[in-house]
Amino acid sequence: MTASRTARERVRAELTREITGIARRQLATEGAGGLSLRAVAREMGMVSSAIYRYFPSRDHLLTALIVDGYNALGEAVEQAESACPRHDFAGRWLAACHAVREWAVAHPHEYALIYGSPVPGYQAPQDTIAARVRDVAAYSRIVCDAWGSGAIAPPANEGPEELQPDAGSFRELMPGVPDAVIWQAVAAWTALYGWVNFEVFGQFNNVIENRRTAFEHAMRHAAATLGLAQ
Amino acid sequence: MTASRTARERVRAELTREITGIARRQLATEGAGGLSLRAVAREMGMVSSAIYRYFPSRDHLLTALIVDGYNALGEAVEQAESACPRHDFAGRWLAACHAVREWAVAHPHEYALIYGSPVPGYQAPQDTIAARVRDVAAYSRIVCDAWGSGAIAPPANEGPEELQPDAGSFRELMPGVPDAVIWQAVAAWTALYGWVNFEVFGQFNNVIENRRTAFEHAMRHAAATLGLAQ
DNA sequence: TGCTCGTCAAGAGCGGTGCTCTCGTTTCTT
DNA sequence: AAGAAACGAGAGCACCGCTCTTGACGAGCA
Repeated sequence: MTASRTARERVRAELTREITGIARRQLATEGAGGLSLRAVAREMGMVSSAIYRYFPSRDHLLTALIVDGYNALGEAVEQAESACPRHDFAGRWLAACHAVREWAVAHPHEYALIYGSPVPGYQAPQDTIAARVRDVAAYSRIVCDAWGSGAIAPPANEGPEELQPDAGSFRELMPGVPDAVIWQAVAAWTALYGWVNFEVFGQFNNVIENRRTAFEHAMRHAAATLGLAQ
Repeated sequence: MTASRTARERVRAELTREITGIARRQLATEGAGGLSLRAVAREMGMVSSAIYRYFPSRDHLLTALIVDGYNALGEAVEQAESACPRHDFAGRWLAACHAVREWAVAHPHEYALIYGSPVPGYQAPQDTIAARVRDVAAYSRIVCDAWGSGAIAPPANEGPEELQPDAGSFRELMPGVPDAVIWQAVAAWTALYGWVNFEVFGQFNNVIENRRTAFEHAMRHAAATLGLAQ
């Protein structure tokens, strides 16, 4: 009975997918600021106002691209990490690091959309937060597994006590892990994205050429200070 | 003889300063994408085309703001760091960290301009690179001083040898410091800006509230792994 | 003192943008 | 078959960066 209905909705879904596809290509070449509804419409042979049948505003189209970006990055990390032996925690961490770096270098504008300067006036809707933590959840799983199997030495001090409320969000991602290890994991997390930000945003231009090696060195360093053996 | 000429140039300099001032205010409220030459002209009571007497394009105005931002950030770091006792290396590092964080939080859009996603189509002119390294030079001085006075323990290994060419730019900033320490300093540097990026770009929203304390904890951690005592 | 020439603000205009509204047409539902 | 919903096209609004021309003003020179 819904065959006819799905026929209509199928062409709608098809056009929606085509719009996001063209928009993603434009995003890759022009950047977020250069994403133009009119240009997308022109490339589709439509008139600009017709796009609004599918996306009520430019921001909604941008949101779709952001969610896609979160999922693509999260999936890249999950896939790389899950391909490693479960008990090679340092290897899983390094694989995840290389995955995010390579994805970011390959899709700099999409990366900028999700980890760069927020686009002015844009407010992330609530349904993006599910996809946004996929990568963080992957790192957390590594730390959680490593701690659970005793691969991380218990730290000497417990970390600042006034930070105990702030560790809440991370405790849900890493149940059973003490706060001191959580903060070391956060440090590794910020070190990872700090490096990738620098590289993608051009701070290493004419400074570091052998970036993959330097990155791996830095991430090994981060893993070592986190306490991941090897 | 040039009194009249300087009179002419003085009003020109005055207007130029007024334009950048208004542009900076617009930048602070609207972000880089919302910086509009027409709006600046409107606020000055001029017609838009008159602005082009002073800045040949929107990008040139943006460049002026970027250079100002580099200098403001660099000056904040230099000032905070130089107020500490010369041999309190960890204190100097922490002071520099807090300076950059506080400046970035106070001027998020200007920070985004210089350390966030590059604005599409914009190419930084050559004369900005002098101002851009002011902050990095300040950190490098701390590490250099600390190494020179023996406050940093010589590291066990020398770092990857295939990275030796890439350390060149940093060796100029930290003469006499071995490569292994250089790469640890780079790691601390990326950790610093990784954190600030996360905080300014909203990744810590609804996650970490007591940000100053958490930041200081992370930067102490970074200093410790760098080898700065205390 | 009068003239020339460079500097300047103003205005009109071009092509572009996001977005809204209306108007026929098509397609699905009942 | 009739009504309702979805759809594409088009015109139009206010804004943008940028260019070109025009006329006024003021400094330097004869």
